[in-house]
Amino acid sequence: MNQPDTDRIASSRQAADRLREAGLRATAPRVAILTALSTDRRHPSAEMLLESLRPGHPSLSLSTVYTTLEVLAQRGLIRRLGAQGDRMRVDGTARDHDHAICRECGAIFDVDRGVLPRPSPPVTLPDGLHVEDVHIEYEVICAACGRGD
Amino acid sequence: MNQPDTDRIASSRQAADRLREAGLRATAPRVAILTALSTDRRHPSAEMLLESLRPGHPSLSLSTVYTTLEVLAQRGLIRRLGAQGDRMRVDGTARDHDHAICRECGAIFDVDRGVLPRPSPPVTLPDGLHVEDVHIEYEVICAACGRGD
DNA sequence: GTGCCTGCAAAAAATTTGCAACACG
DNA sequence: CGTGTTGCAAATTTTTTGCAGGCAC
Repeated sequence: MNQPDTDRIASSRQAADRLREAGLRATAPRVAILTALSTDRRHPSAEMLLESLRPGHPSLSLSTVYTTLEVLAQRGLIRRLGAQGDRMRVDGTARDHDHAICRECGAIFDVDRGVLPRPSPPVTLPDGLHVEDVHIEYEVICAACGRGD
Repeated sequence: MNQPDTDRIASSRQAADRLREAGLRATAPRVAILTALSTDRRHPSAEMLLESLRPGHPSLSLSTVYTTLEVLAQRGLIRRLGAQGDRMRVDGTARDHDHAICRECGAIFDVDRGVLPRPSPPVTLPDGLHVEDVHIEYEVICAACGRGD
C-alpha cells in the first residue's frame, strides 16, 4: 500500500496526463480539481469543491471552479449531474456507473452498472435521437432516512 | 374530438380532483399549473411556466410557481428534473416515461418506457438503498443538432 | 371561521461575465 | 512568447423567505 502522499502525487500526475490527452493545459487548478474529484465520493457541488481545495490552493476562486468544471465536462473527463432542483453536482470517476438519489435527504450514491440490462449505444430512439450514453437514476430512500433519522 | 375549450375545462377539473386526492387545496394557481403541465411538452422551468400562464393569470407570481412546484413534486404529482447545471425543469405527466437530453442544445424529450427492461420497484440496492422508482436518462444528439443546425 | 395559500418585495444563493495579470507549452 | 487560463469583482440569474391579506373548505 502506498502512502497517502505518494498516492496524491501519483494521481496528480495521472490527472495532468488525462488533461493533456484531452487537449487541455495541465494548470494547477485543473489538476487539483480533477485529482480531488477522483477520490471525492460526495458528488460535490462547485462550492463544496472549493472548500475542500482551499487549504492547498488558497487562491483558487469559485468562478474558476465553475469554468473548469464546464471544460472538464465538455471533454468528458467528468460528469455533471442534475440534482433535481438542487444545485449542480459533479461526478469525477472514469468508471461507468449509475446513481441513486435519496428522496428524503438528497444524498447521491454510486451504483455499479450491471444491475440492469442496458442498451449498448449507439442506438437510435424515435425522433432521430442518437443515443450516446445511458444513465440510470434510482430514486431511493437511503438507509439513514429509512430508519427515520 | 372535443373543442379545445371543453378539453381545458375537463382537464382543469381533473387537476382539481388530483389536487384534492393528494390532500391539497385546489387553488387557482395550483390548478392552472397542473393543467398547464399536463399538456406542456417542453419540460418548462418555473420562469417558462410563469410566462405561459401569465395571459390567463396576470397576478400569478414567480415565487408562487416555485412553492407550488415544490409542493406538487413532494406529493408526486409532477417530477422535477435536474437539467445538468441549468435551471430546474419540470415534467407534469402522470404517465411513466423516461427522458432524453440533447448534449448539444439541452433539449429534453420524452421517451416511452418499454424500450429497455427495467427492475420493478420495490427493490433494494447494496447499502440498504430502497428503490422507489427508476428513471432512465438517455444522453443523445437530437435530430436538429445531428444535422449540424 | 380558520388555517393554508398567495403575492409582493427583498434576501440569499448559484452561476456567469469582463478584464488585467499570469503561466503553460 | 503567444494564447489560453486564472482570479477578482461585479452583474445576472435562479431560488428562497417573511409577512399581510385572501380564499378554499
